[in-house]
Amino acid sequence: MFALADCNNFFVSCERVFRPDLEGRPVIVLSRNDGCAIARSNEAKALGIKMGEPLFRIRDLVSRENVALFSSNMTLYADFSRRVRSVLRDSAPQIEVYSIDEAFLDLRGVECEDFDAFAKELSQRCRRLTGIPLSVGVAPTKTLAKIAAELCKHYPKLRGGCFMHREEDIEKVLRKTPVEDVWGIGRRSAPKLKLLGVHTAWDFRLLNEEWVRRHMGVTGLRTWRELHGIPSIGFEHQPRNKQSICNSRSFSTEIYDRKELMEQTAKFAAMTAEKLRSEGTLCSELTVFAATNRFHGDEPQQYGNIVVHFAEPTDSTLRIVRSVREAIAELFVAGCGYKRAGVIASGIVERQASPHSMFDAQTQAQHHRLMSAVDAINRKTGCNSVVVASQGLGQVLSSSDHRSPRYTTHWGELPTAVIK
DNA sequence: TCTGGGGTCCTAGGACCC
DNA sequence: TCTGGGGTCCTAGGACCC
Repeated sequence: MFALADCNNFFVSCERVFRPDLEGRPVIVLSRNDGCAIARSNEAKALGIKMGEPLFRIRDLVSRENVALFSSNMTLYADFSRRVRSVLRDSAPQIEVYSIDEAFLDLRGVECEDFDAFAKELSQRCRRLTGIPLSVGVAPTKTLAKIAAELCKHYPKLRGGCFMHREEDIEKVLRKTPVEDVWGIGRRSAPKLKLLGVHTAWDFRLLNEEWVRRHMGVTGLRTWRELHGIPSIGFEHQPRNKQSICNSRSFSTEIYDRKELMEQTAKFAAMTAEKLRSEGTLCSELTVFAATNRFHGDEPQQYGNIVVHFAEPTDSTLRIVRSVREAIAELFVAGCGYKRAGVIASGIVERQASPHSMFDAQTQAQHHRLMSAVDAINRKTGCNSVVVASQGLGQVLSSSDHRSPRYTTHWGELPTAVIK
């Protein structure tokens, strides 16, 4: 058996831990720049607020229904995520962290008389120890466990836990599950399936295996097999190294100034380098992109991207910032208002496994010592105490007017020193 | 006025090899 | 009339996830 542990309305639930007065009230958490709703309480969902709905389109509803707004506070959510994971680790020999608010538990070989009681107890323990409501689904495959966890959210009498394994139960549930709610069947496939009369997960399960493989590829086939109770999606016991690291933002206002765009992207470059170092990896390739506002069709549109290759894989902020600045200098078009930009590191290798250059070993070692010192200072005094001068001294150009305090972690500071 | 930010994997086709 | 058969690697685009 596999379990899926899924935090209910995770970001909203984190905010409510410190604001119990918001229990029962519609609450939404907004994306960066307070642009869209990215988490909704049950009350907000009941009002018809959709995932990804832009705030400006629901302003009236928000004030009429007294919806509580929060800017996203990722530092807080990451900390709660860590707390929930620690509860899960105490309950199962193996967990696979799937996202900030979900993890699979490998229950193969676990002796358990009553998985239903196990699921319910885990949910209640999580609530008690972290304050976060958790849904736990247990089933013979990951895809079925996802569906079982979803059931918990709709049926409070399940008390947060659901064990789904008998054939007749599975059939009953799949008959009621819309095909688009199945993990692995997305926006593109669902309408096509519906045209063929496939409306529920059960309809999908009844399709011919060869047809599924031909029309939906091996990924579609995996989902089909999983719905049949045949485990076909592997369990990742070790977190794998990332294959890419992306830092990108939409700015609160368009940037027309070249220097300003360079400073903003230099910040993304620095974040990327820091992430690489924290994971003990190097990148050999960097993609830098900048784009105008795609929602303003009447204004000149620009999208530029440049790929930089490093002869020697690197995690040095100095190297990465320099490359990003050169790329921006090349792709910047005067007169365009840039609304979004970012940096993607790829070609990622482990630092330990990476061969050292015969030619600039000394420079690499110097950069490494400098970066270690900077990281140590920033860890100690709050992030961004020491930055590279070309990042500028300001913050990323964004707005978040409804941010809750960092209840459980301390604030980052503005730079107090720069590296020229 | 105002529209998020990360990721992964698969597939088809082209370029190239012997 | 008729034009091999096998392979690899890379890339772009699509589809999916939270």
